[in-house]
Amino acid sequence: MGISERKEREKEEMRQRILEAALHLFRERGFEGVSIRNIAEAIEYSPATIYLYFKDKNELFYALQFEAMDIKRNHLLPSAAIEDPWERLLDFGRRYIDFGFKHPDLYDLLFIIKAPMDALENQQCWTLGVATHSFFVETVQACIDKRYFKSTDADTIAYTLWCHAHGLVSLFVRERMRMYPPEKREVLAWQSYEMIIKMAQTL
Amino acid sequence: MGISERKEREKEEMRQRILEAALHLFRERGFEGVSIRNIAEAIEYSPATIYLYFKDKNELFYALQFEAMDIKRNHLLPSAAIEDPWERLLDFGRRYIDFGFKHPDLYDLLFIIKAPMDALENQQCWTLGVATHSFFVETVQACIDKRYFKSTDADTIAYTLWCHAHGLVSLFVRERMRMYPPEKREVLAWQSYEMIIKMAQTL
Amino acid sequence: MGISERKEREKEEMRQRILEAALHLFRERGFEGVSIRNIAEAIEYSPATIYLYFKDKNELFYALQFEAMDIKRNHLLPSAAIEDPWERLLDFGRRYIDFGFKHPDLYDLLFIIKAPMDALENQQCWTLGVATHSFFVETVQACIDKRYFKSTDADTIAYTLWCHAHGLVSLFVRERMRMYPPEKREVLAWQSYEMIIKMAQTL
Amino acid sequence: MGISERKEREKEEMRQRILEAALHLFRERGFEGVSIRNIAEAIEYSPATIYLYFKDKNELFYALQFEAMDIKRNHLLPSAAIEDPWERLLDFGRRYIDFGFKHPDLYDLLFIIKAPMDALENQQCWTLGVATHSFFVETVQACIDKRYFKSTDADTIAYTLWCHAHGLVSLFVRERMRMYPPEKREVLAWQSYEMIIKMAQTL
DNA sequence: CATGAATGAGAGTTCATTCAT
DNA sequence: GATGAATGAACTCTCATTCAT
Repeated sequence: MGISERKEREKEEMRQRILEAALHLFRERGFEGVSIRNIAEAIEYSPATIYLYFKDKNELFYALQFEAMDIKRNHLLPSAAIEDPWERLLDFGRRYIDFGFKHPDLYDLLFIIKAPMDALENQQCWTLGVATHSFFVETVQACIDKRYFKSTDADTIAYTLWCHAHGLVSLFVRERMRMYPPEKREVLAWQSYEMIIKMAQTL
Repeated sequence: MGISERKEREKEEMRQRILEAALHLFRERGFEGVSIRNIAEAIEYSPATIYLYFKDKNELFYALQFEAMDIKRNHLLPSAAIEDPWERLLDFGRRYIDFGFKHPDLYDLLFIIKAPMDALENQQCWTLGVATHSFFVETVQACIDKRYFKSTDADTIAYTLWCHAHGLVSLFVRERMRMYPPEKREVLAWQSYEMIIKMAQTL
Repeated sequence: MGISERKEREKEEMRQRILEAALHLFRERGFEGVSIRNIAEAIEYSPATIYLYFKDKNELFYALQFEAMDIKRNHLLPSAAIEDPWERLLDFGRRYIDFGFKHPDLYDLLFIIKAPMDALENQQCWTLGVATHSFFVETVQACIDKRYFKSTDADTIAYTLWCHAHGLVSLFVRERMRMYPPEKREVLAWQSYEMIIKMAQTL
Repeated sequence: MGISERKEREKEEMRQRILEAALHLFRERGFEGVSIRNIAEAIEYSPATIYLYFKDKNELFYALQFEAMDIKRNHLLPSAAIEDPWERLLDFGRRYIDFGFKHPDLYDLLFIIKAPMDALENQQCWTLGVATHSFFVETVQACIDKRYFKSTDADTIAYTLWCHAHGLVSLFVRERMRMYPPEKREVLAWQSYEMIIKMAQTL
């Protein structure tokens, strides 16, 4: 029993090692720019070995996206426990942006990278994503119900906040904040978050 | 002298033909999907010819970025003529988003793509970009001066609006709006723009 | 002793299972289309297991050829019981062709495939083959003795009939009968067999 | 003019060099057994070069088949000039077999090799083939008309003779005449041809 | 006995790039 | 100025095979 357990563990560890290596590379060079060979080299295994753990490049990518989605979910999860919808919304946004700054690789993978998102195969991943999105919209709706917003269009409010947060993170992740000195960048981002929250309050 | 002038002119025309073809192609097939061969075929020249006008694929890429920047500038330019800063701001934002929807690949090229932006070679391009950004911030400042905003932090206001617009366009460009039905996507985007403007007004 | 006997028996059974699976597969997908992996999957063992029973793919191939030869022998065997040499000859030819139509891949394996027939390893197989051939020639000789043929050159008669039958089957097996409509092919083959028999009679 | 002509010639020569190398290899190792790399090595060029002359492996193969068909046609052509259908038939058969013995590679390629014969792409080739076949059947018909055969079934007669000749050549080409001493093989073949002709006469 | 894990070699194919002409 | 010919390097992926366990 101990043996098969250990083997299972080792197998899982190997999968993880591949995923990690792939993650770095995908982030650095984009989906098309990464080759199975690159990944194999990075972990010092032969290319063929990758295929023992993942059917093909796509499946590897999907697994990665799924993982990223999972990590993100866990990052945001604590928000769900907050009762007051407005506080929940604030915390959620903060955590979303924080996730982006702490895991630019993963954020990139989930929300920016251009890749075969034929979706079907990746259903699990996007099921999770859609669920999170729904949770977000529901929180906005709860805020509306409690009159935190004057507007009653939950969809548009949620989308607007998302646009801001996504823009904020992705300008950072894809290094389009050159005109701001490096040390100011994160500060500015959080100021902006506060600003949009204040703006939203008066909505 | 007339001869060398003509030659220069012809050379420039050829460069333009290449860039146009490249732009066209890569609008259709995405950046990674275009090869030097493709471009050569499109203009009915041999691949080798491309190299007479551009040192390598990177340089072509930089030139393309510059081109994109120029197109974008022209797309936004009319705003500059509007006297009232608030109206100018509104129009500018509208045009920025409109540019993103009309030229998703150029937008991608300018604001999303991860590529050897070793900058040096691309200075011209980013000079233009920084100029546009400054113009934007100045407009915000003008709005502040005319008390269109209560807040006086032009940088943060500008950045916040930019985040929203960029997030909005890039979610669209990189196809992260799957949870909304296709026909609703653009509508939602414009609603969101109106919303953030309204929000900003009360700032 | 009983134990080692049982082990031997089990080993032989496994060998058979592998051969059967290989035969089955390669009947379906042609010889080149089958990989050790395929075979292993079919018998639900690991690829490595195959190598416990066969040194390499070649040896498996040889065993398969032997198997095919055996099947063919059994297919033709009933002829041997026919007393009258002419009737025996007729039946033999009919069975030879029938074998080709019923087991095109085995026929291919035996009489068409180009493969490392370095022979040595495959002696057993060809011993069988030569025996069958001899039996055929002897039958022709018996027909000569009984004046079924005017010609007395048993070798040439046998070879001529074999050429016809082999050509007939192999044009079919290797799909060179395109100019005849599919449903006519087998009919034509049997008509041709009748014709050559009639021709031979007058020889 | 001289230059472009020379270039054309050189290009054609290169094509020929590739085809020749490929021919040998295909014959020795079968379609599946030959790789573009092999061919490239044989002519001491890089694999990519092959693709300048042939779209892919299939097209190379088709070109080869077409060539083979052409050579065969020329080999058989002189027969067409013979007026008397019976003499023409005899000569045609002799030439067919002779072609097989003289160009086993080509015969193999045309009538034995298993390969993607998706036909469509190879129309030209098989147009030629079918034409030759028709010519053969017509000659048989002419013999019937002139009472060289008692049977009036031109199709079956033609097919029967073809089976014999094809079997004869392909047993030789694919080395299935091991039971006959090497020096007897060709002799036996021609004896067999004479025999079937004699048989056919009495048909 | 059986296998999971691993791999070197090689498949077909495409690409950016060079260079003699 | 333009190009046809060529190529090295890279791509994804499969295969036969080995070996420690």
